[in-house]
Amino acid sequence: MGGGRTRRMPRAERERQMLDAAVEIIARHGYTAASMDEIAELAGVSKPLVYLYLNSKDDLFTACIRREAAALTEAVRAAVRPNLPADRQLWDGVQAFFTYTAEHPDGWTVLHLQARTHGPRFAAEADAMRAEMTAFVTRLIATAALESPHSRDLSTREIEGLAAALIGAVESLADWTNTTPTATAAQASATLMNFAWSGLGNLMSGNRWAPPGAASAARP
Amino acid sequence: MGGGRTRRMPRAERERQMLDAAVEIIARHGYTAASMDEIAELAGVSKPLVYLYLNSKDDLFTACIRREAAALTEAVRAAVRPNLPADRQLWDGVQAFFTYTAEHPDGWTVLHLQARTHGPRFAAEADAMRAEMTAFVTRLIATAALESPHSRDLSTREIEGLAAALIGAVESLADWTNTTPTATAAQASATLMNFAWSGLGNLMSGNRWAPPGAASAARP
Amino acid sequence: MGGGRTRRMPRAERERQMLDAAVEIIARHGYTAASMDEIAELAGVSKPLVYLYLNSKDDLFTACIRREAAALTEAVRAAVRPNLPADRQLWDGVQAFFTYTAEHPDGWTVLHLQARTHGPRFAAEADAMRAEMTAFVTRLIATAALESPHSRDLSTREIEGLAAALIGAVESLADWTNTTPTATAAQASATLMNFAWSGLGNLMSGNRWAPPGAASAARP
Amino acid sequence: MGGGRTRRMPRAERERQMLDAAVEIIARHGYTAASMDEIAELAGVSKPLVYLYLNSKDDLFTACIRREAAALTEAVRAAVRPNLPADRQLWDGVQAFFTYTAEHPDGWTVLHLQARTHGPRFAAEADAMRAEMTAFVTRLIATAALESPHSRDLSTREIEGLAAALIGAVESLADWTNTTPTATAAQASATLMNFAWSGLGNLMSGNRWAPPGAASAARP
DNA sequence: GATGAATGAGATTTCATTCAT
DNA sequence: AATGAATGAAATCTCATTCAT
Repeated sequence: MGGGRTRRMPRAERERQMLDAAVEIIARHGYTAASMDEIAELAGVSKPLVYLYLNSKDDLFTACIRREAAALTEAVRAAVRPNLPADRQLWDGVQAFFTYTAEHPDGWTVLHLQARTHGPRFAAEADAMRAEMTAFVTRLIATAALESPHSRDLSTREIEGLAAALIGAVESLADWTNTTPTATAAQASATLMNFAWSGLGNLMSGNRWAPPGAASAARP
Repeated sequence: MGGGRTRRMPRAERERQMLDAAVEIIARHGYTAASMDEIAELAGVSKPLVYLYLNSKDDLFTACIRREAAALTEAVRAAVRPNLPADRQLWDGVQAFFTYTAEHPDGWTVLHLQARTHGPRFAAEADAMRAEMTAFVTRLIATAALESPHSRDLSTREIEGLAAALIGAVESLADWTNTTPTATAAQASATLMNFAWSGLGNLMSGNRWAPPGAASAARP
Repeated sequence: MGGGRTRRMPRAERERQMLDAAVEIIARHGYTAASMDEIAELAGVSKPLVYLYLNSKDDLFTACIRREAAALTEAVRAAVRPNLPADRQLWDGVQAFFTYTAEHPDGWTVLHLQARTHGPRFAAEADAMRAEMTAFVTRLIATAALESPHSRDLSTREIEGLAAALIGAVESLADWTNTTPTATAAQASATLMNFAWSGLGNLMSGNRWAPPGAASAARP
Repeated sequence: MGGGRTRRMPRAERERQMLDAAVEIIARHGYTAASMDEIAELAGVSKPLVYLYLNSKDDLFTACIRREAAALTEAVRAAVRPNLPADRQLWDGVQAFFTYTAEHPDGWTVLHLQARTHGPRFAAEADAMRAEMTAFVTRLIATAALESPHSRDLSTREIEGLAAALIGAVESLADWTNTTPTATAAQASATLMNFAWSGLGNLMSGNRWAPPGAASAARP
């Protein structure tokens, strides 16, 4: 049982396998309910080896959160080009976000739910990523506000709130995409842009936000 | 230890105390990390009494979720008057929501985080409430869409997505309000309405959503 | 739940109900697994009343054993007439025994199994009854031996052993009767007499013990 | 407390020690009253190790029953030679039986009392062994009956009853031997054979069953 | 005579973690 | 580099038993 003697393997690869297993198990059962036994078994190694490499259950969880946060952040960063207009940056960013979370649902669960639910030490790790995302969005809004003569009056506090709302909308749509079988990352992106950029009031008046690839401009 | 002999008490009141204690402890440490010992001690009773009344840790948690969900739902329902226009209903609803969650941060944590993180049985309980909220918002959007000749083309699927985004924005702002010391429920409500109803794009152009009490109309 | 206020009742009758309930529950689940809650509920009274009447779980069990032992002993004693020949006394006794145990299977279980399995204090209670039975059988064998010129050489020790064997055969047949759907007390009695009085060797030679009601020859 | 650090040991041996301890404790205090703490301590290991190897208290008990049943059955089987006459087979079998139970009184208690008293799951395990013994005895009686022209008329049902009686006599004598300080397995065997093969009636007439080693035949 | 409210003590079981090899 | 053997500590849950009314 368990597959006999395990093949020798460079440390980095072994560690990756362990983190993969941990992310999967933690996403499925929750951090506290996940047992080191299960994780070691899924990783195909013995428990002492997990301790040798990752030190403790807490450290293992922290490593998972950091790895997943870095990967998601990187995916978004790679997709955004800072020279383009704010709405285009947002569009590119959320599309990358939805694509990544759809392809890595366990990682997303770990970041979005597990990391925030098991004490401040882990929540802080997840908040670091959330703060980065919020900073990105805040910068976007602030930049756009600067260029828009009518709206200098957006206070910092207000921008912060708007950013929080936007991030929340994105997160919720990521969950929605992962839960709704037929929903795609592209649809989620379009919905998000219409919601965030145009607002429900405008949608009611027939004014949609125009996706970047659209032929004619929706905004002069 | 623990304050001597406990006073006799009718069952209903004792049960309430236990749920209060459970919500507080679970919000603080997370469901799995919360121990029945702690909960009983905070409730001022012995562990066996908790089991006698609530049956098991799982049932206790379920009872917490149900009670908190019912209370929050009720607070929102009581604040909304179905005859008023959609944006007014939304305004009233979110204000009640933010007020309630600000006054019951532990309950909100239990509903928003803990209930969704510890297995499908509890997630289902929380989803029931979320579905109710989503249904309310969906109805609002659909109604507004019907009255708005330009926007019949909103598909059901799209409305669903918009509702998810809106709920996510609300949840995120509730967290933000609870985390940001100086933020108030009223501010959060205003931000939400501007974000959701006007959209960022409009804000940039100086078009804000007008709060209901405002003297002159912001929308002709 | 439980039927509301219970009717007042003379103490003796209440106590009987409690013992009835205890015997049934203990036979079903075993002494240690039987809970005072269950017993009180089946008796239709509250737990404190059980304690008021029977004092403790141990005392309750002891009372059960004594009552059941007395009843079984009495049933056998009433059936045996000391003037008749030994085999006739045995026949009458075992028939009463099998009849009683078939009609009170729970009581038999309590005596035969439960009382002997939960520590010396209870085993002693059950042994008292077993000793009485053994004494009866021993007396029977000794008497018969005295009248039988060829067999004075049966030592006391040997008679003791024979009595133990006979009692064991009776007990086993009682179980067999209770377990085998179509078996009757009469059949068990006949089998026992053939086995014990004639012996297997004689049965092989066609010599059966003749039941008392049989006219003349054992089997034409 | 408990004798310091325990020596490392191959799994099989440790498991045997645990079963030894469990049988002893269970025989002494009864299954339900036996605590895993006690068993682990007597086995000289920590409680978790008991769970690691035997899985649960129920499984541990089952393992005890199976091991003891197998050992007793094996002891009897090894002593019986199927070519010899029926009474000789019986003599050899019961002597092995009494010898074994006298040397393993705890195992006998577990099989005879504990296994039958704590619910059907365990009773079934013990019944399996009892059924094997009964089958052996039944076969013996049936064989003897076939060879004995006078006694073909023994019905299957009757043989079953006789087997039950015989088994009960054996069990009771095993108890008697273990309880009576000066009683030996050989005496018990002789008593059993006289009782079962000759019957009390014959004993009264001076006809004894002749033990196999006896010089001349007791049966013409 | 009878009970609802309450608890001290102890049961089984699980888990993160370490040693010796 | 890797693991089988082992444990301290703590979790959930149950039970016999008693007050106060």
